[in-house]
Amino acid sequence: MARDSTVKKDKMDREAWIQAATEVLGEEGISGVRVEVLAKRFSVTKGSFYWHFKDRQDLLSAMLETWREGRIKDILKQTESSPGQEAERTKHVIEVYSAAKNRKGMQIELAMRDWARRDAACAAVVEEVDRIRLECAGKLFLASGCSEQEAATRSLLLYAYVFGQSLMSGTPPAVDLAACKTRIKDIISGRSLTTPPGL
Amino acid sequence: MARDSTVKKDKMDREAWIQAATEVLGEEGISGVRVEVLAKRFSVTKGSFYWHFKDRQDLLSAMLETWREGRIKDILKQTESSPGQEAERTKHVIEVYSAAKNRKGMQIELAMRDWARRDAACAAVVEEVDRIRLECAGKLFLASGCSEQEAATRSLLLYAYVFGQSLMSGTPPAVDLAACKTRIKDIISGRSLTTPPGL
DNA sequence: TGGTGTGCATACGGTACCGTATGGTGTTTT
DNA sequence: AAAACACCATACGGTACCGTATGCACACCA
Repeated sequence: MARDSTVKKDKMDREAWIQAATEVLGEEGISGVRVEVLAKRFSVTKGSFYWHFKDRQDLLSAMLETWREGRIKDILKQTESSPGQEAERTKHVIEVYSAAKNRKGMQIELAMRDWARRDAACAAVVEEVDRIRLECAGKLFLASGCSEQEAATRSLLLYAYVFGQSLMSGTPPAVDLAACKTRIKDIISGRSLTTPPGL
Repeated sequence: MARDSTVKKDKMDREAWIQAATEVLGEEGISGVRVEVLAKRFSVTKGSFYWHFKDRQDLLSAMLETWREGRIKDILKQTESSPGQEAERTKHVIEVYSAAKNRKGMQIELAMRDWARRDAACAAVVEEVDRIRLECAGKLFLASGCSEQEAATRSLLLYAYVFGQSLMSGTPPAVDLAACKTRIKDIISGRSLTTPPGL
């Protein structure tokens, strides 16, 4: 059995190093992605690492590129829809993203954004991914009947809320967290809260 | 002139170390808060540090406690309101927080949350702060005429959006960012988007 | 069956930290 | 003025990394 969720068969090839390092990124942050630590975790030595990579930065760049491609491929897949099905797709997308079912993926997402705050190359990748996500989600909202402005607003609100929510997980529910979340999904879909007279 | 925004007069006392270290936390993340690095930055040696602190963990604990007190004091101040002024206060709070005017404070906030993902003590502090913030904001919404459920929903949405938005800053505006933000503030206040027929 | 290349282990020097021990200097106390 | 103390510098041993150099085993190929 592999000592990690990463399949450690025989070869520790380039892709395996990248995938494994990305998992560590999610768990420990970018400062935890160290070659000797990774090597120990996979029961090999640095000799293997420096065979596949020029240096640590080479790994980091590869991780960035792999993540970028994966995220773009994912959003394109999630938001592609056949004509007439846009509203269903939109609801599905809201459901999937606000559920935050993929814990590991979200951990990586957050670690990437923290990394991006101090690394220009990472920031560029995150920005590109965000831009494409907002574009794709915006198109879907647009196809569901929103105006351009509303589509952009909902997309931004959706993603900001999803990321922000994951930053606050761990906080005990105020009244009824599940009910709040359902309500917020409705809001992003367009159903409003009741506006009190004063507001 | 001081070599930092921190006033480096004569004494590098405990409070000065904590404040300075917290700034570094915002800039570099918790892994950047290292005693020799801090010492060099403030033009003293480790001798000073280890006179004021038992070890690095002692500093980290103190930073946590200082941040916790400051955040709680701040939210209490922001959300206290005289009777009849709740609606005004609420709008003001939404305005202040969604504006994210305090860049340095937000950087520290994000660094804290990243730290909390790997440190139980930090996670506990962040959870407590979040809980109090949600309570305070909830009370304000409640006093402005919301139901209990709506107050909780709006508070959660407000904070999640604010943190999420700050995670996405750097992304170029889709259509008109400022317009989107204004719209989102309206949504949190209760004014709805138009619901397209299909959604 | 010697040769060639792949994939990793071992060994080394170097840097950046942590924490301790100890010394020195200025200020306050008696 | 001498003792006591606050505050910091210097010096040291130890660990955890990075990156390089080199050796070694195994596969494949002629």
